[in-house]
Amino acid sequence: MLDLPRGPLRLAISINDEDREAIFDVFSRTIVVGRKAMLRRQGDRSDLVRILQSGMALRQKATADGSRQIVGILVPGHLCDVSSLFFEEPDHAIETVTDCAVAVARRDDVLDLMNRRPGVTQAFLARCLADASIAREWVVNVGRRTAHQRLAHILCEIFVCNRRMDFADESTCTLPLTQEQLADAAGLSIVQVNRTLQDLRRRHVITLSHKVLVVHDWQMLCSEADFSPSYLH
Amino acid sequence: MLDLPRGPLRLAISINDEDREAIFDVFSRTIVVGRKAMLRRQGDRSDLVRILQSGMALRQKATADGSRQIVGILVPGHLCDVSSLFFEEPDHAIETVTDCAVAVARRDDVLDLMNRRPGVTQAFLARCLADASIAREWVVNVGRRTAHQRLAHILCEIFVCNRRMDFADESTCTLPLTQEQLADAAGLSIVQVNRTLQDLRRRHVITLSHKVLVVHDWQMLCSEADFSPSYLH
DNA sequence: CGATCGTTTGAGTTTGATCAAATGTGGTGG
DNA sequence: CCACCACATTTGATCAAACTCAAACGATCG
Repeated sequence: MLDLPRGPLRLAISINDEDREAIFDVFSRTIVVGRKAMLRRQGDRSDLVRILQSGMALRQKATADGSRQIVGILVPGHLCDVSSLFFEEPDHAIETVTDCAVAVARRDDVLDLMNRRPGVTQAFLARCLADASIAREWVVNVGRRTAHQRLAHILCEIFVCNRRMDFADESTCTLPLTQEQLADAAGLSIVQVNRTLQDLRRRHVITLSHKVLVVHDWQMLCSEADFSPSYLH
Repeated sequence: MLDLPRGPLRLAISINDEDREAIFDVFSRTIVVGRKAMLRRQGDRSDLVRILQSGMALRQKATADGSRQIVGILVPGHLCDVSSLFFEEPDHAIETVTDCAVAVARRDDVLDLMNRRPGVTQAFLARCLADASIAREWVVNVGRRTAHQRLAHILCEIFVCNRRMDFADESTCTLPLTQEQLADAAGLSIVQVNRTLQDLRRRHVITLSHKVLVVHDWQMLCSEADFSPSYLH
């Protein structure tokens, strides 16, 4: 981990300028974490609150039999640890996919900030509601959709998130996940993911190689996925 | 729907007495809704915020092919519509299972309350974080667990929720869900649910009939389910 | 006493997981 | 540049789990 000079803070919530400045002041330190690093372990107590500034990270939970389920994708601007404000033990782990820059604050400083500025608390609440909404859509995805739909849906979500952060042009974005990670996000086996992706490529809906996703037919991908972006808020 | 005389408000969040009183004042009206009624439709705009007071309700989402996935269970004290404070269209529907009493407030009154009392906003945030945590556990449940584990896990969650509301004695609680609803919660077919329940009964782990769940072997049920209640917060 | 809703059962099919092995890909150091 | 290694992707074969369909049974209620 390295300290970074501070740039403009990325923040995936809508908020007025004063509150934004106040958040900037509290999240004054930015650190850099390498790829495939555990940003947070399941059950590890910590009094830090963090905001992802660059790179990609995954929320994940382990099961008793040793497998894991990815329960969310973090892109720049997302809050990592609001739950540590109220709960002792985080219910899930966060693992970086790529190198990540992370803005950090102490819990007590954030609580103090929230008491001074109700707008900040409301913004956190709005972001948390969006996260809950996304998690519920993920339940639908793994619970009631076919392998094709699940993967297409995950690709749609990642693509839209990248678009919103200006990390994607008309039809291309980076997708740094391995097929194993896609499998753990979709509740499928690696083999299934591999075959499904091949099928999507064969039908010229997407291409995906070397961590680059190209969407050739966005309409097709969306309808295949049963995707509508409103749940992302 | 009928109006009810107001009793003590049920609230599944920890909060100081003053804030609690303030919430009581805003959620002054209580209505009664019949069973199998749509408390809220997916996409239906509304400026109401509601708190379930008695009965059981389900958060659910419909898929393109007409099936549905239940994404959460509401028990007395749970907030139904915090998201309507910030987002126009609810991302999921809420359907009652039994007759329900619901405390109701207008959105603007709640926003006003939150501006007057930061503690209320924080309590809502804490509750929302718990909801998100539960939703993520549900992703794991449908994504990475077997039919047996999924059902056992859902039974565990409902039982613990009932225990916390004092609606369960040592080993018994009401479980008003049909097998079809259990199937839609577990991401399984009705037939699968039926056979799995039979197996749980045959092995004397539980009995479940006439909407009454008896847990004969809580340890067994928990270990079978890979259940640990910390995610409920 | 039908009618409705929920549960149970059986048979056949599909889906997805597992295992094992081959192939491709990118970096590293000699 | 090449050899090598670690990692990721691809492929085939086999098997278990879960789904679908169809039908019958049972409870509950007006």
